[in-house]
Amino acid sequence: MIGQPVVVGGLGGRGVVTSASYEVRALGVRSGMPIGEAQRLAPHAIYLPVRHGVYGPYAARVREVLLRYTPAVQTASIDEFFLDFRGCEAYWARPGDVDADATVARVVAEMRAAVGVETGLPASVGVGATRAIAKMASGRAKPAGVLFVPAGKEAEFASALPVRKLPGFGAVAEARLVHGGVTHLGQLLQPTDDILERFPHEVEAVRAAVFPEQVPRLGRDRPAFQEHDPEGESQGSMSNERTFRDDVSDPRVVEDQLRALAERVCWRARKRGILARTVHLKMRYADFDTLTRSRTIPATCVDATVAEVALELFHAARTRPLPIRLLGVGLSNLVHPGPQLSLPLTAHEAVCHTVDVVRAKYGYDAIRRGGTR
DNA sequence: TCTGGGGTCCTAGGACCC
DNA sequence: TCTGGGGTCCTAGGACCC
Repeated sequence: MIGQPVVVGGLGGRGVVTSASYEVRALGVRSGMPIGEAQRLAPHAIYLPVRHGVYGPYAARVREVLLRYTPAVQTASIDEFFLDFRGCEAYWARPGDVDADATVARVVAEMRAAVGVETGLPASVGVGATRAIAKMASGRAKPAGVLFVPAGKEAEFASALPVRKLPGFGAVAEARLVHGGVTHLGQLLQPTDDILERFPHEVEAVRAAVFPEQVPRLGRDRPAFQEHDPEGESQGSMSNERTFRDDVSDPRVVEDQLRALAERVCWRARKRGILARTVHLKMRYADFDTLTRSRTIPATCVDATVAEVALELFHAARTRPLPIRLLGVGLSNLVHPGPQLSLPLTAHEAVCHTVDVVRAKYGYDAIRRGGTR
């Protein structure tokens, strides 16, 4: 597939682009774009479905390689890592290196080569004094390059970039800023009195992201980028949602779908050995109007209990006669149960346990609850 | 062209408590 | 009568990220 125009995304009629190769991006295809639009822009591209579960193991192997270079590896997402190299320069220094920067440059080259050899994946690297600088630098380095922002050059580097490039400035912030005449980060780094007055928070955000003075050590600070947590050790919430191929009006179908979603998310919770205190419902009408409701209850991971709450929330929230486009059921306020007293199981818990045993052996779809189609 | 699914974090108001 | 001050929890919505 290397060198080919490839689009990966949900192919079910209402899917969006998850990822697109550079050949297709050149035609204007972007991730998040409806597949239909991508097909209009790139009719001859190769369209592939998302293969859930295939990418995670690659990320784990990349991480193993990176850990050989520094113990401080922060997993930011399935395809992104932050490495804190402070304190490692002396360990990696070699006689040929003229200074610490030379050491870092040489080690980065070695690291990229190792990732390539051991996983077959290309990698882009950005080097800088803060995570935001490093991330923006790696963005500029794509595809498969390296960009080094030397100490003291952070503001100069960032100033030339459009505001949207700063991690944390999304579409809404961009629109506000551009509407106010601010198009590049430099305007926030050296603000006029007028800009400072109109965008004080944005000015502060850019300064905090770009200037290294108060960069705390990785791992101790609140991450500017959420740590991706493949094992779910410290996960704060979990949810399952589904957009229907055709909007649904039949209340029996809606209820079935809610039960199926509750069943799936509870199964995930039980696999992690956690209970949830708060149940969330998400619904989206045919016109895209989206609502969320939640209720806090005694901690549970029993499908029937969560489904019951979800159904109640749904019926209370559904005030419009429109068909439903999306439903979701989520759990939060997750707690690890204390030392298990061996109390007798309720009937619901016993059913959950039996279903889990079958699924552990034969997969999720091996067994289905009565009433969920 | 017609808008996925999985998350995190932040804000803001109201309830409730001392 | 004309109404504190602070803290925590709950709920809803929204921005943002990949």
